[in-house]
Order: sequence, then C-alpha cells, then structure tokens
Amino acid sequence: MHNLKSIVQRLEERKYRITPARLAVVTAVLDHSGHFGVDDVLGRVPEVGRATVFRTMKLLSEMGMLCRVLLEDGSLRYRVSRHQGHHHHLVCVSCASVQELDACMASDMLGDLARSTGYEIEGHWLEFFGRCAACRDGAT
Amino acid sequence: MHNLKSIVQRLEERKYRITPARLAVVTAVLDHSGHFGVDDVLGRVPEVGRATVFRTMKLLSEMGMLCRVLLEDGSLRYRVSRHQGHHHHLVCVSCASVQELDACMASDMLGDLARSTGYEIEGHWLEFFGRCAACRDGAT
DNA sequence: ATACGTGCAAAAATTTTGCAAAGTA
DNA sequence: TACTTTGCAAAATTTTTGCACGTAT
Repeated sequence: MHNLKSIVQRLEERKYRITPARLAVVTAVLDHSGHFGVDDVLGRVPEVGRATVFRTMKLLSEMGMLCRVLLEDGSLRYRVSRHQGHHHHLVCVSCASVQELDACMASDMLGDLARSTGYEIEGHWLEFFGRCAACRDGAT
Repeated sequence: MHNLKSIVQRLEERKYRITPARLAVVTAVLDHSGHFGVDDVLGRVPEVGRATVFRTMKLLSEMGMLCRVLLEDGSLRYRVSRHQGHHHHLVCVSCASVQELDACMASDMLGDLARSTGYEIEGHWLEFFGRCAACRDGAT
C-alpha cells in the first residue's frame, strides 16, 4: 500500500521534483480512506492552483499511484492504489470505503466469451457496490 | 429490440406527447448501431434545441429505452436497449458496435464475495472491451 | 384555461491551455 | 543557462436553468 514515503520515492525515481505543491496534493489524497474526486482534492489544498492539482492528479494516475474507481452512476473517482496490478473494487455506497479485490473474477469467462462472440477480448471493467458490514450494522 | 414504433408506443402509454422534437431525437438515436453520446445526438438534430435534446435523452434513459454503456476510459455513453432487464455489454473498441450479453456472469460470485468481505452487495458494473470479428479480420 | 413542451440565452460546473514568473540542476 | 514547475486568468467544454412563447387537452 502506498504511503507518503513510497510515493515520494517513486516520484524521485522518475526524476520528478518533490515540490510543496506536489507534497500538498499527495498528502491530501492520502488523507482519504475511500474514493475521492478532483474536486475533493481541490477543496483540501486551497494554496495550490487548480491547474496544478489537475496536473498532479494526472501524473499520479499515470504513474499508477492512483487507481480509478467507478461508481454506480458512471462517475469516475480515484483512490490510492494498494495493489500494483489488475484488480477490481467493492465500494460501499454508504461510507465510500473501498475494498480492493485481488482476484480477477472476470478472467475465467474470457475464453467462453471470445468463443461465443467472435470478439478478441482486450479488457473489462468489473466493480461491485454494496454496504459494508459497519454501515449495515451501524447507524449510517 | 426497440424501434421507432415501440418507443413511440411506450411514450404514449406514459402520457408523453409525441412531438416533432422528440421524434427527431428518437430517430437520431435509432440511427446509431453502436453506442453514442449526447453530443452525437446534438449533432444530428440541429433543429432541436440543446436543452431539449438533453431532456429527451434523460427521459428515454429513465424510461429504460436507452441503456448506459461504459467505455474503457470511464466515459459513459448510450445505446438503444435491446433487452429490458439487467445485462452487460461487449464493446468493440474499433467500430463501436455493441453486443448485449444476457447472462450475468457476475451473479455467480456475489455469494462468495458477500461472505468473504462482509458486504451486502447491491449492484455491479461489468463491461467488456475488444475487437469484433469483422474488425479483427478486416482493414479497420 | 390549464398542462405540457420548446427554443433561446444565460448561468453553472468542470477541465484545459497559454504564459510569464519563479525555482532548480 | 536550460529545463521544470507554478499560479493565474482566459478559454473551452459540457450540462443545467429560467423564462417567455407556443401547442395540445
């Protein structure tokens, strides 16, 4: 799982400077336990210009430090990656917390699907939604 | 599969008037064999106001006559529904054609997933991407 | 008359771009 | 010096809203 140290390290490895603006953005994204959007980050770093927030988020995404989380309404949000490779999410619709699912349950069906449709399958989205145990039991 | 007649019928059933603007939008969406966005429809019906296109697309979506198709980049597009119920899509990244998949391959895993995570699972997205047989063989 | 539906224009929301200034190697 | 990074403001996109004017019931 990424933390401030590991993210800084990876930025340095790729020759990106560790600037105050970048540190602020990274700190802000790490502050979210669940998923978040650019607007959430914008709100937390008023001292950093909008454009810089967009650029930094894009940079972090491209470097694989943020992964995309899809919501039920089709909106795309982000979260700090825990696993490096291909994985899926289970998102709590109540508290926005996210479980990362290591096993790809879609890979099993790719063969059948390719055979029955004639498609050469290159990728997929698989995201689940529900209520986590805490939200189901608790007041939320 | 929906056609002009069946869509008009459903609109009438729900007491929506069949106006020239609505007919134009419906005709435009039926004209697409694959997926499309609001902008595609806007371009095809210059005689209809933007707001009306948005309102009509929203109406058709809410009535279940259009279904949402998710692309790899997370953008959301539409297509005329063929099946009424829950289903998934296999989208050709080359020609934008769409196969509807009746069987929900995700339902099998819901039990295990609920058990292992403690979540009460309420929904999911499952969309596949690839190249259709024609695009793979042909020049496209 | 009363409801509904429309187009237009303005407003709002969101993201990108150009650029000059500042910082770093 | 040469290159990177920043903030600001303007521009571009995309979608929503308000409203006066028609039109159907």
